Amino acid sequence: MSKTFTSSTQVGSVARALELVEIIVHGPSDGLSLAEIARTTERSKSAVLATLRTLADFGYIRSLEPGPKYLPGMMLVRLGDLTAAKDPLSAIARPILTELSEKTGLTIRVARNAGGFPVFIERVDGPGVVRFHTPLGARELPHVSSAGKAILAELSDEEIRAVAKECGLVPRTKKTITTLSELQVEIEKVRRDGFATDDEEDVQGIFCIGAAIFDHFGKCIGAISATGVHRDLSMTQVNKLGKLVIKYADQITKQLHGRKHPGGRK
Amino acid sequence: MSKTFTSSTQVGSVARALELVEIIVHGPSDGLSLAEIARTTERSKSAVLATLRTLADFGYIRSLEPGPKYLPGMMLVRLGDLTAAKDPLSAIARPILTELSEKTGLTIRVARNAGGFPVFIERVDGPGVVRFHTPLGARELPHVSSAGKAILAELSDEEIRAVAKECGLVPRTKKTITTLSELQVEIEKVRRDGFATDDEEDVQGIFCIGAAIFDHFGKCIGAISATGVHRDLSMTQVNKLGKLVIKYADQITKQLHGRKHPGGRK
DNA sequence: CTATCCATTCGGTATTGCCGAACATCGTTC
DNA sequence: GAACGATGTTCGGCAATACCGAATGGATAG
Repeated sequence: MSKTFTSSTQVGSVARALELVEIIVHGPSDGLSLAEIARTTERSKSAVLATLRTLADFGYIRSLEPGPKYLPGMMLVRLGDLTAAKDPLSAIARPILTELSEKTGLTIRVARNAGGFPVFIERVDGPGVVRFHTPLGARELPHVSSAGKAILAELSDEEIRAVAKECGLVPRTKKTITTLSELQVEIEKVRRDGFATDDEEDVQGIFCIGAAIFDHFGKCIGAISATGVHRDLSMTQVNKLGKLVIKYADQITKQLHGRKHPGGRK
Repeated sequence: MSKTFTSSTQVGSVARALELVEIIVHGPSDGLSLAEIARTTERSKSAVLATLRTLADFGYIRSLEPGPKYLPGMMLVRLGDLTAAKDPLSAIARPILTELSEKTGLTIRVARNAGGFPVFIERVDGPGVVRFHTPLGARELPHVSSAGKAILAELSDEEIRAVAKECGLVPRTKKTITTLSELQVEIEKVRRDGFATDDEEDVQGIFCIGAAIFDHFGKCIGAISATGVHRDLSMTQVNKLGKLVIKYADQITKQLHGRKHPGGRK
């Protein structure tokens, strides 16, 4: 949270304003008051007020009278939607995700490969009462997500080591892979099967199955993943589901005019 | 677009930064260069650069080397997703929209009532190859959208006049309602049927059917709408579809502990 | 009624965001 | 190959302006 400033020139007041946005977005659902925000940021109320007004004018936040309490604004939804729509991967993937979601009843997402880390940019929910958060736009951990493993499996062993070092292989559940050797064994399995799994390694009771997407150079640019609750899944289904996820991932690759492993792997 | 400054105190540098975000989000999909941005904003390159760096540090934009070209960043997707997820209407509506989408094969959205104008906050796409933009987070025109009409039908005649004056009843297609008397006739029809239609009044070839959502005071807080291509629809289906949309809207109302028209309309 | 919280307004000050010039680099053109 | 125009980048200096703190008015609680 505390700003570790980079050396290059920045605009302080803008940075402070964006911090306010983050605080409000992560704040309680009934909003934050000016005094609360000023306290947590350790700045004067007048300065915070002026910034909040500017953010509100642009729709980044909205002020709820009386109080007023400040809440995230609709402009954030709009910008996020436009950003996702502008991404060709997202645009191409959406109808395919929808189809896979209908076929499996699971929540399907597509992630971009961001330096070995998956960043999910689009989601299609499956039917059913059970809902869980499958956030978009965040850089997720590569070693606990099926999309992350699917991406890792397309990197060189050296690159995998670098990513593992960067994310630290932090544990999330008892089943999380926390050592490099374990991860390497797992990646080998992913390379054999063509799809990756996350068996309660990120969240207890949740499983995922993912497969990679490629561009026309054969480079892995992302992955899709199917998410569901663990008890709905039998082991015999895993392979079938894996094959299905691969098929739909390949469909996206094809529409991107991409190709898998030109000239064979390695 | 041009800055019509409000009287109250603002933070200029923040406002300028947010203008940059908007320019980049609306810019071409291969990004904008520093020089281009500096020119369109009529500011010095050095000032723009410092602001861009700050925005990039927060992930609002990303710089694509070489060039560098500036593109919308993933943080916008994340903030939009978090904002939508925080809205209880969106959270409750999502599984219901998914079900309705599967049942009808159409794209379903839910809008909040923002002063008589619909602001869509969530979308679930139907299957099928045909895709069209159904943007989120923007305040849409009330007189050309089914969700807008569904909301208008729950306002008093005086309020309808005020909203009509505010939006100007601007035409979008040849079928757009552009006079207040026509609108009032249409609204009466909506009140009789319980659902609203948009028959190519916003976009040629596109139809929508919408129905209102209520809170526990009986106040209309929003609406859902189903969108599809016009040729897939026969007139006999309209009533059936209308009834279905009402049913699912009522389901959302129920889960919000809301109620329709306490003590009868008016 | 007093006390305490709140949001908001208003000057004054110095912080800092802005400009413009200068430099480095690339690609074109002659 | 040299000269040009475009770019992105750095840096010093000035003045705009973003910040603070005190003061006001209102609301709520004790």
